[in-house]
Amino acid sequence: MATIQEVAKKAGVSVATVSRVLNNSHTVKETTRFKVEQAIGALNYAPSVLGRNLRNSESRLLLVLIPSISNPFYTEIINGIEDTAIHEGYNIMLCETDSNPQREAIYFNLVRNRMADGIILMDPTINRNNVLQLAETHPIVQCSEFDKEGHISYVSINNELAAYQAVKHLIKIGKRKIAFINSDEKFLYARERKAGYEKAFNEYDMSVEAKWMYNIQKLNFESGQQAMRTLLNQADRPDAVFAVSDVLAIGALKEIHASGLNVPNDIAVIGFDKISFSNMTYPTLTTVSQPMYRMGCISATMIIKKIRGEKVESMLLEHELIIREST
Amino acid sequence: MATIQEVAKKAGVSVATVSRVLNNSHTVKETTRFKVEQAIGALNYAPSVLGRNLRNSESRLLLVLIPSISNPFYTEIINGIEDTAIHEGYNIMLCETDSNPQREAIYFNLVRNRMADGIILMDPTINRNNVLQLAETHPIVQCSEFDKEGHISYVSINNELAAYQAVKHLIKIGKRKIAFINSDEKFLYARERKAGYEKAFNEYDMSVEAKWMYNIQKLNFESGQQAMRTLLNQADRPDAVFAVSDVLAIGALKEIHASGLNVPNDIAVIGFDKISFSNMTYPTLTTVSQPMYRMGCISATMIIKKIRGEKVESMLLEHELIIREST
DNA sequence: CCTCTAATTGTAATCGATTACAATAAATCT
DNA sequence: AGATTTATTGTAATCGATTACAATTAGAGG
Repeated sequence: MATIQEVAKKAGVSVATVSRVLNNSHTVKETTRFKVEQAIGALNYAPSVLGRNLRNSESRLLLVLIPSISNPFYTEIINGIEDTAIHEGYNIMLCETDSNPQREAIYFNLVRNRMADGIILMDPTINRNNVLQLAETHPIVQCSEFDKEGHISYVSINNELAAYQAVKHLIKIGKRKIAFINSDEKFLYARERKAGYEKAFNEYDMSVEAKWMYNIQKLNFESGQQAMRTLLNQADRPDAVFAVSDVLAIGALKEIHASGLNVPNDIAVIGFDKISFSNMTYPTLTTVSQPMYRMGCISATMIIKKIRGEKVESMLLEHELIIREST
Repeated sequence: MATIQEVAKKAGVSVATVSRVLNNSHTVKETTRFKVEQAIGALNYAPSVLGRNLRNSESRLLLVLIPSISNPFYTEIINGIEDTAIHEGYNIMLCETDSNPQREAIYFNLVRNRMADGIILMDPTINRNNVLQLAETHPIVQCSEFDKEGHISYVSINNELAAYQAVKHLIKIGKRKIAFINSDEKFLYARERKAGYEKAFNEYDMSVEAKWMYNIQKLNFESGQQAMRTLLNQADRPDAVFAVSDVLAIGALKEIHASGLNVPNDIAVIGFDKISFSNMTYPTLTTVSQPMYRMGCISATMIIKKIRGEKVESMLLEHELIIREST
């Protein structure tokens, strides 16, 4: 590949002038610019981002850390991030942590090593101290999941309110024995949605029963099935289920179906996230919709501001309860 | 952030020695190594990948281009790529082209600009000439979708055979009016699977009817529904459907259900890819499974070999027909 | 204690760009 | 024309690492 030196020689100018053409500085004469552009074309030259980045000490790369790309919840967020990033001249590196501390270390080092300029963090399971420490010296924003005590900016929704409204909806359609399929409570959203669930129960003087609570380990369909199986095997079976993720709710739906019960008459089901598949289930799934694309855009804007050294403020966006056939 | 110079000064050695410690050269005395490591620790130093990359003229970054991250088909492939890449000391940049030529240009330039060392290409819709031209000078491999005429290495499956077997399976369970929901035939897999479909028809002396073929535009659930709606509205409705993607098949399933027909008795359905959702539908979906994780691993290995200047050979991997409730 | 070889360490060039500052060319003004 | 200002272009330092080669130090042998 050609370098800027070769272009300069071919065009009969200095490297500085070539660089000026590249960065379209207005201080270069039209005829010179033309010569340089000819040379660039002739040599099929493209500037090395390596040299430029070293000089400017930036990489124009954003690290996006997600627990798992297979969860459709993240795809819209990522679209938002990518659109915004490209618009601002950044590219993104999408990295799946798999909640694996070794990967975490690798990816965090990409920022320490200046391979990336900042991190959009969506993986809540990552070692808290590491994150806080990294945030001391490098730009980080949290998206969706965040650390309430920390001082790291975030964009998310009001999970407690959303869960409260979802459960209240179930109560209003006459359900009282409402089961709760939750994630591991190390996740903030899990704790907050649980609080919302309990708040609704308290408001209607219903008692929160441990037997109707189930915490899954892995966020996939099978966990939802497994959870529902356990819940159905009880003497006093629930008449509704609130799952903290559509993926779990769909697994539950499947299991209810397998046991010959009807949704929503026997058991109503409500999920969370409004993933696109949630409209394809039988029956279609009632769910809580989050403004995922916007969350992505906002977190990208936030991290870029942070990289530029500007101040940013955390935000909580609006959610919406989408009532469909399953309730 | 500290630089190698500061570490050298603090440790009382030259930058060369620090570099040697960093790259654990064996020509450094144990006591010196210790001093340097102390300094590194004290300054919380991490080497800048920018400087190193410039010097080594490599980025250790692999570009992975996919049409859309929301298609679950790709997630397993990506896992394979990522695992292999990390193991070989590479990181990946996952990029969604959205089949958008502008994005294509941006991402292709990342290789030209040496921001990435090579490309794993899964987006078939990209301008063919651009790809071939880029492949002249830069490492590219194709995964899943590929260019038969080109000379670019690929890893994929035998789509024609897989489709042939799928359709034959439908014929064997007594179906004769087999509809075909296909993608745009600009895609190789679409053309090949169509060939397989026709081959099965010919073998059983069945005539391929245009009215049972439907080409979708966008690969999502809604397209599958739309396609099925059209197929059902015909006087002579099909008794089976072969869709080239589970996503489409699931949409079709939904539509069949909505029209009150039974799967598989009235209409059998078969998909392609074995995405994880396909086991959550009602009824569960018969589908063709591809070794996606392995495809990912192999394509990563191939591109890394190419980057190192080694020769690589294209491969076709084995597929498998997974028979479930929908047929 | 001195020589000679082997083991360490240091010096300085290099990768490919950007940019402050200096130098030159062109344009404007007396 | 000559002086002065302005527009263009060039020179060389710089970013942070790696590494060939030179220089130094240490160890072995006499």
